[in-house]
Amino acid sequence: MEAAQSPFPSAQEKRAAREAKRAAVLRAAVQMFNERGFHQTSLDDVAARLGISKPTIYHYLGNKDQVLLECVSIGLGQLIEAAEQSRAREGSGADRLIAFLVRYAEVNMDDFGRCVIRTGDEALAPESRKRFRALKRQIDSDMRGLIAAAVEDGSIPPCDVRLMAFTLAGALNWPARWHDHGGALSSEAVARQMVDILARGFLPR
Amino acid sequence: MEAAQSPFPSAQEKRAAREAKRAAVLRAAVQMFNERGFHQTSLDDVAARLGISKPTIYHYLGNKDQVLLECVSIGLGQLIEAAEQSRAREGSGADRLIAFLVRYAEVNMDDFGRCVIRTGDEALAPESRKRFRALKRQIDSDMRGLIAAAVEDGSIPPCDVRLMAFTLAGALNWPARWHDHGGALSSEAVARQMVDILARGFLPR
DNA sequence: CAAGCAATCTACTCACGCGTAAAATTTTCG
DNA sequence: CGAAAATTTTACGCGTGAGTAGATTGCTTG
Repeated sequence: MEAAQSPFPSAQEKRAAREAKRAAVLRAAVQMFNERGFHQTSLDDVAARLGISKPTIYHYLGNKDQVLLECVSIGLGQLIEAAEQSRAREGSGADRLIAFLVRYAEVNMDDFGRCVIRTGDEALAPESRKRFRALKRQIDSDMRGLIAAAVEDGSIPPCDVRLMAFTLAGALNWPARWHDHGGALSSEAVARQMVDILARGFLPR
Repeated sequence: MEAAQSPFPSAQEKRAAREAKRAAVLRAAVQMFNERGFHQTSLDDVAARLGISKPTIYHYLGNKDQVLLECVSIGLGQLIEAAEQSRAREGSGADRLIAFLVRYAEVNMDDFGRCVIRTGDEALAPESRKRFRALKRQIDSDMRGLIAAAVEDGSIPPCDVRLMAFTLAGALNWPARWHDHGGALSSEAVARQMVDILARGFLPR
């Protein structure tokens, strides 16, 4: 614990405190969604886990649909960020692609990333679903772009980009279902080894 | 329509008719589960689609949990059957593995197979969940067995069997989420092309 | 100090959907 | 035919969980 600040929080601190509470709600919610599933988790459950009451959640997030949308948006945001960082990297197209894939896999084993994979579109209300799908299209497009760029610069042989993207994404999505954070393999190790297996398939011989 | 049988059905025909009705309920249910999601599909919806009433469904299947369990059991049954047939096949271990993978992917794009992938364990009641998990463990074990056999007979190089199985399964599960039966690519084509991509990764160079 | 705003709670409403009771209809068969 | 078994329906009970109303407390600020 830090030394006591002034007991009179600034507007900045005020906003930060509010943001922290909002984040705490999302964290608790996403963990419970991942454990029990979205429909098996009531907002009363989430509130109880945090030692607060349900209306408090409604104070920070409009409704359950919003909670879920926020969770998957965070996860997808991390993936989109990973794509940006990979594109900015130096090296061949294949290098950038591989760096992205490793990070992609890691995110999918994290709380918010797992939620993205485990959440079916149907769980969201129509408007939220549109947003969810748009974000997913975005990372799909990013992945295809990275693959195409690697083909372009000759660091991997030509292939059906669309199907390659689906294959790679599918393989690296799946740990969201089985990987156990308490298990023997760290998510980093799993990510790296799976990408190794996949890279053997698309790198030139 | 066939010419009229005797209007007095035999006990055999009786049982078959009942079985056909039961199957029709499951077919309708699984399709709606895949379209809208399990929790967004009420048994009243399913009944309406069939032009019957909800208690009729309860007459053929005990409850909603049973309906879902039956659906995923059918899908998993098809996968287990595929494993058996592949093992009985001639050729190298790699040949048998590839044949299995193609069939595995195809099943996962079919009604019941898709349901297996899209259904999270949490959706099922505790007892059904156990059964579901046991069946999934079974095909996982089958897949690992086929990989190990291929390594054994030297038709593919050594690898981490567990992680290879997860990688292959993940990639070939994913079409359950995106493949559209109305789309340009048939499920057979998708299966074959994805397995080609993956096989480049594990076959010897 | 009083008005106002933020945060939180208790206590409710309300719809939905699972599952069932019990009756009606049809089929089977002695 | 008439009794019993199978099939299917109408009509309901009932729990659960999303979302809300309104009160309470405490802090901020004119």
